[in-house]
Amino acid sequence: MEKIEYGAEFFNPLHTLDCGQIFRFTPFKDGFMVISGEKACYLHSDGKKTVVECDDGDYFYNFFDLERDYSAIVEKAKSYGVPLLSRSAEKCAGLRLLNQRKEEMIFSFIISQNNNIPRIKGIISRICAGLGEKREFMGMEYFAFPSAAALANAGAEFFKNAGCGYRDIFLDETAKRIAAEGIEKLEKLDTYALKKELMTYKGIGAKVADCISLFGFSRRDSFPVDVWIEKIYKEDFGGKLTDRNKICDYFCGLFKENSGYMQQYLFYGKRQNL
DNA sequence: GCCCAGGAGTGCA
DNA sequence: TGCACTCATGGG
Repeated sequence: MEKIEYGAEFFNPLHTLDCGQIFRFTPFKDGFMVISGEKACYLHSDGKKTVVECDDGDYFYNFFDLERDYSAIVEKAKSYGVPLLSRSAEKCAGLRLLNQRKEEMIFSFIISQNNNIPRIKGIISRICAGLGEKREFMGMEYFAFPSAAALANAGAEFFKNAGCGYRDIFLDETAKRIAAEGIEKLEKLDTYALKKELMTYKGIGAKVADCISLFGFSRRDSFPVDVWIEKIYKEDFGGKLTDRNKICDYFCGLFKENSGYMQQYLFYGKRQNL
């Protein structure tokens, strides 16, 4: 078992897990069990130090983005003079952007469309239990995220039964395509081209593509625009645009390479009523 | 019964 | 290109 310790000021488990970027975590002992792909870790904090316990320290060091200095990002957030953003960055300074698995993000965010977070978590959990390899960590059983091949062989009916609703065919088609083509060619694309290419998959539109780009491909110049961001745009930025694509362009132009971080502060802060 | 949820595909002008 | 309509499902 490996153990990583990090100052809690810029690594808060709850804020990092609860901000909508990840769907596979559960309360465990004094913290959380966090699952990514086929790997698991135990994440907990005493308010001074945050600790990651796992079998693959290198993986989770990168997963939790621990190489990056978040004090600079928090300061950047406060520099825009937007009250919501300043408050959120101040109170959620321990929110870190995760570097997650690409395929897992693709399927997870297809499920997320027109859906709510508790239900998304349930659906993903059932898909993993049905198709993922069974594993164990610290005495707890969990399931790996299924391979594209397993997802492709499951059939649309499986996704329907998992509670996906009308998204069943999107998942089935995307799984078959990824099982056949792989996703290697996506990795070479710049952020704009990546978004366009992701949108050629069934069930992936602009917002879902931006989430996959941000959380799965670590493209921090992405800024997903959903119903909450629309609300923030109107209420906290005094914006007049209604087209989501134009709202996205507005924020990307404002925040540039820090768009993704700012988006999470705004999204989480608004939802937490900060 | 209604409305909403980290929206996207389709058809038609 | 723009825009209305529709798409399962569960919770409030």
